[in-house]
Amino acid sequence: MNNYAIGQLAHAAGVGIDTVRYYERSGLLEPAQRLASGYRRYGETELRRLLFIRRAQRLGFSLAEIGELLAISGRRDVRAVRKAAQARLRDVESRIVELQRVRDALSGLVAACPGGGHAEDCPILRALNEVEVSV
Amino acid sequence: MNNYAIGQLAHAAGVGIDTVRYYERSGLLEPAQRLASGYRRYGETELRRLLFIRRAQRLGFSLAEIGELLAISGRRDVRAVRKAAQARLRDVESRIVELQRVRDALSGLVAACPGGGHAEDCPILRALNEVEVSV
DNA sequence: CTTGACTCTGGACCATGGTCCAGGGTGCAT
DNA sequence: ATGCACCCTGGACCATGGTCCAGAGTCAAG
Repeated sequence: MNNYAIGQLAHAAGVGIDTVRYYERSGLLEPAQRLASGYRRYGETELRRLLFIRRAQRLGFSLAEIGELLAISGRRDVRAVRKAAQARLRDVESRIVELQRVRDALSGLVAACPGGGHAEDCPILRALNEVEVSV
Repeated sequence: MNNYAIGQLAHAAGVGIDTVRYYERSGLLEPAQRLASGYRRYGETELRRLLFIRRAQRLGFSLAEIGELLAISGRRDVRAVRKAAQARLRDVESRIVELQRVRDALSGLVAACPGGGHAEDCPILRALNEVEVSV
């Protein structure tokens, strides 16, 4: 049942051993068991939880948020989970909009830049020095 | 010409005094002048530069990246500026794509979530617990 | 029963981007 | 000329998310 030593668990999830211990310190992942020697033993449940943590991180959740998510999901509170996901979604969407503005500003500048000649003719330099670079 | 004491500059840009000094330590923003007393004095140029730093930061550039941009633009090397802007552009574009993937994953989950009922019916919880959430 | 790989703990260290503090010195208005 | 707000420096401290280390103990194969 508890098949994994910490190194095996870490390997299976593609993280470092210290990262696993760090998550434990952070209250996110307890070993299923401890041997008399103090060695940690983990099972499939813990592996799934670890993978969950990594996935949620890739979605942009902080470890603190992930802790909350895990607590919520432990309570099996579907509404709270949905609300958390919606908040994340709003966040991601506004970051996308911001970055799109940057991209448009940058690509406009690059397109207009002659790529040589006088600094005065370079719209990128001008944009950096005038306040108007609207991003 | 050099109208701003550090507190006034900070206020004008909406940042803390310590932040201004931190940028100076980081090599991003030198005062235009120092009084005999050691007091920093800034002018419009520095205010513009500070505002630029903040804008670039909001766009997701690190202070190190901002420093590079400023250095390049200070050399008035049009080609290098253009190259840097192109690199930033590629960077921004790939960040957008990444975030769009995250957004799609999240919005799919939120849309499919009933918002109540059993945890087993909540796709968000399922996605986080099964391996399939592809981001 | 030895050897080599693994694991334990506690704590230090890293980068990033600040934020705060002590113990002074300064600038300016009254 | 005095009071008060402001500024100086150097260094400590914060959160985040790890990463590494020493010195000791353990596990398992041969």
